[in-house]
Amino acid sequence: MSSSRTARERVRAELTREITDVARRQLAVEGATGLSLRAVAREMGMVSSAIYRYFPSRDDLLTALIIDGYNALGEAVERADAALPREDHTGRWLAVCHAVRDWALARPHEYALLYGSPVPGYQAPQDTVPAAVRDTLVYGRIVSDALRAGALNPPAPCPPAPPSFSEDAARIREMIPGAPDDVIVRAVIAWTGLFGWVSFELFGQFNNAILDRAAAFDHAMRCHAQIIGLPV
Amino acid sequence: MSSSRTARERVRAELTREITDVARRQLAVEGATGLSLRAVAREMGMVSSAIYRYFPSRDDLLTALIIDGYNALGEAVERADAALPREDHTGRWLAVCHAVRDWALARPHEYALLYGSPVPGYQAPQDTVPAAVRDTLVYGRIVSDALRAGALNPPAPCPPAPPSFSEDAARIREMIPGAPDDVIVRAVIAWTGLFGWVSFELFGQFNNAILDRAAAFDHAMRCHAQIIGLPV
DNA sequence: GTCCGTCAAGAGCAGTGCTCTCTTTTCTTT
DNA sequence: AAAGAAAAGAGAGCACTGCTCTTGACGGAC
Repeated sequence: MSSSRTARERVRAELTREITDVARRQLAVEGATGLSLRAVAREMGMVSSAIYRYFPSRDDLLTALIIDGYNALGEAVERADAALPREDHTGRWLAVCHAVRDWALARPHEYALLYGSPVPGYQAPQDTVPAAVRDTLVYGRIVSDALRAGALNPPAPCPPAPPSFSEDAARIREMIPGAPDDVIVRAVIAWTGLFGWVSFELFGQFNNAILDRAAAFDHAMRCHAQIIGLPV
Repeated sequence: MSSSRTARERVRAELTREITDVARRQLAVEGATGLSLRAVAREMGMVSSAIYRYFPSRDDLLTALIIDGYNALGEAVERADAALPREDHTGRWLAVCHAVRDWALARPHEYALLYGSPVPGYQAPQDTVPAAVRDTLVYGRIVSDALRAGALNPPAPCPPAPPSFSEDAARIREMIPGAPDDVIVRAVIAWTGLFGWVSFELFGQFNNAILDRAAAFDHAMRCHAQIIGLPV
């Protein structure tokens, strides 16, 4: 019967989840390079080689943690976005910004795993892509909604985009249908600006320079909203 | 005599430099976590314990590499800036942007060491600070020059900054004397935008999205110039 | 009841950062 | 120039890592 097979598979799934949980806790303390399969096994009362029944290599465990991380961040962003009325585009943008920052501050090592330097010798498999774009999709929807509602009034037009940009713009336009090049590039600038800011803050680049990080962040993201063309 | 002491100190300095050189080459290939003291020693025909006469720990070697990296990047930025007439503020900004990106693309692992996730368990000592701000000082001079020349015309005023921002703004104003809060926050936004963009590109966040990276980067940095208020 | 696939356990390999001791080299002082 | 002090190299060793291989036990399928 399949229920018996399911019995085994169930305990397997349970153990797999427990391994990632323990690994995530270790990740939070030691960071990615400090994540040790043997330590995970030790904490679970297993012998180290048993872990390899569940994850063929350390990199595979990392991949699982990365996918989980992207999903957790994406979910936080989705929740923050959904908590506001759809027509409050500026509020949604700011909520997304703070969701990203709060999530990153609460789990700096996990954020570093997603948006910091890639682990050398490791390259993310294609499975991570769907999870990785969840937050970006939310962002695209906000800009898209604002554009459709006519709420997008950039202060001054960008300099003209080079012709070679049109292909990339078309790819991004799938998320923001009907957006002119000007809106597209502003959207990308704000998005990279958000993560650039969070990374600077988390990775210590603001040390000795910006101390009231929360205030500066909020202000900067409001400015970004204005740059996109959202009402402020 | 002091020349004899210098003889020993000279060979010591030479060896120290050779160690960092070999380490930098390894860093370029394997990345920070793959940097191995034993491998460095092997390549130099030394025994591993001898390295510890020059660097008390792996972290100290990393610190030396970080300082060297900041200096190399700072020098590249300074050169790019100095190659243009002082009153060409927009050109200088674009030159700095491209210098940063070119430097990062040529040495991705070194860039990751400076601006990526910090090595866990390692915290940069205060010695790195002077080297770390060389590029920022160049940038501050450009904005400062533009401001003094009256060439800074932001398209629309930012939303008002919160009162708690004034302290941080004052700290940054030391680099850009006389700048109003509005200019300060725009300057920080552009700076984080530059590094956020380069990090996104280098760390794989633009995969499947932006393919003609050079064109998109140049365009985005021109937009940033306009956002700062520089003529485009 | 046998049989086969799954799993835990343990030993072992090659590698790591780092510390200790011992010897050799180099510089300084008498 | 000889003796003493300081610095540098060599090598063994500790505790740790990821990963592989073999061995033995358990459990569901025919």
